[in-house]
Amino acid sequence: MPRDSGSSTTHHDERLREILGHSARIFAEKGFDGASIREISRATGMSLAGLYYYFRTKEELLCLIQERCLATLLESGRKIAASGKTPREKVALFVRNHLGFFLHNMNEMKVMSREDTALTADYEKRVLDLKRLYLKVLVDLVEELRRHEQAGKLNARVAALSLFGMMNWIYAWYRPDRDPSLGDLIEQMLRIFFFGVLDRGAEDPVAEDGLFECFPADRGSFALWPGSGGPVQ
Amino acid sequence: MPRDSGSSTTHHDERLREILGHSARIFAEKGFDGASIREISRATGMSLAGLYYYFRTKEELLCLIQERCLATLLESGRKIAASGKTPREKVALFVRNHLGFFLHNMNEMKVMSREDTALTADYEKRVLDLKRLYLKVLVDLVEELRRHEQAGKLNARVAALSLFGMMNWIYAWYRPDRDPSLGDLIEQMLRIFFFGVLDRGAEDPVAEDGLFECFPADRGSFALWPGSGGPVQ
DNA sequence: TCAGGAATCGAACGGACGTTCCCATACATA
DNA sequence: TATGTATGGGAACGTCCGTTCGATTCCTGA
Repeated sequence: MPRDSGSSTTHHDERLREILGHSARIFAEKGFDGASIREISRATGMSLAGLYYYFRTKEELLCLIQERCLATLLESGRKIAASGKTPREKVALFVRNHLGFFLHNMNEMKVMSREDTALTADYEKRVLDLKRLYLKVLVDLVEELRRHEQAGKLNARVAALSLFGMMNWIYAWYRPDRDPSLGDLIEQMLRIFFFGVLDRGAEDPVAEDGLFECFPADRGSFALWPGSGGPVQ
Repeated sequence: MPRDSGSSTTHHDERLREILGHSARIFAEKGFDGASIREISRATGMSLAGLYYYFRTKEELLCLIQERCLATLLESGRKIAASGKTPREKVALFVRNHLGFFLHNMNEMKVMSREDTALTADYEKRVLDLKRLYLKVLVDLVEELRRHEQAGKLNARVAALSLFGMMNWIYAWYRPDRDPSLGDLIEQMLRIFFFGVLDRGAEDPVAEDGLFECFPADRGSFALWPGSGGPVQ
């Protein structure tokens, strides 16, 4: 059994991170049930039994991937909610943060979007609780926005989930060589969410100085905005 | 081998439809790879070998489910595009049609949204071609809308795919007992897409007389609008 | 130098899977 | 009533799966 003491933990954590990275890629490619531990074994260069030193079951492996993403997102989301900005700025920051993380951790987020019923019992509850908390952050922000801007009879839950839908669907279609850059994509989605496609004005969703850095992400840190990030793999 | 002649075809088609319905439900619950032919056998009350009279492989089964949905959606989408309405009305009708079909065929659409990489080779191509055609209908409608309403620097592809994201994400969160009715949900998404959440006006997305009936859907026909449809299973 | 935990491996187990072989029945038509 | 096709089933085949067992190697600290 692994212990958490001193420098050995560093090696252990680093190895686990490697395993989670390969696993996320394979889960994203073939789906959780379609992927096999043997493929992960091949990708990581470790034996089957060697892998099981780092997790108890395949399900826990999936749970770890999702938990790490959600913990990062939840923490940065809460930072944004607690910042002193205007509601509109906060929603914009939330979107930029979520999409930036999504596009830089496409495999993990694809897995999280698709494998929402693969977990059971305890693992399911752990992930579901985080998802609910993360959703609540955005719902509260939208509700705050509604009150602050006297937006009409808006259902904050529907609006928040529509926004998540827009963002979380990206994995199914985004191709860096054909579609707008990360930065442009984010701004276009923000514009649709705030003003709709029929907006004719030139008003910017939020002032440019609303940049925010709430990473490191799961795979190394990066400044989300501006700069449109590094190459999306 | 099955032949297509006379009244025996009716029985054959009806049986196949039953099998596809049960399969879609099981695929939606457990995912394509997580579901087994034996479960479908149990659900339909047929033997393993008996099932294989109706399809060649499990993959073909998934392909049939997706093809049938997409054929229905594509046909109704093209009818809408060819109608003499205004661009705004046509987009609204497209959304109502897609969402109405989605919510009345939740299992099939959930399968279509999630299992986008489960098919290979020929099956993949057949479904992908239909998907591309269906997407093109909406992209063209949005482009038409952009020109007609002088909407700003809108990327029609990004807008159309954002809209699809909103709609296709519903399966992950919609609960009839907690969320708005089908009709309200459709109108709220339409409002967000057209005017954004910051819209303060009371303008309706389109006139109410823009109703359109483009079903029957896969499981019996229904009038999509108005009436908010039957109970969502 | 060496004890002991950390990390890893080869090999196997039991089970579930998609698929097929071969045979039985139902039924329409001649 | 005979006959061929449509429709269905029992039982098995070969394969791959998640997981585990027992043993080995690596590495740190005293």
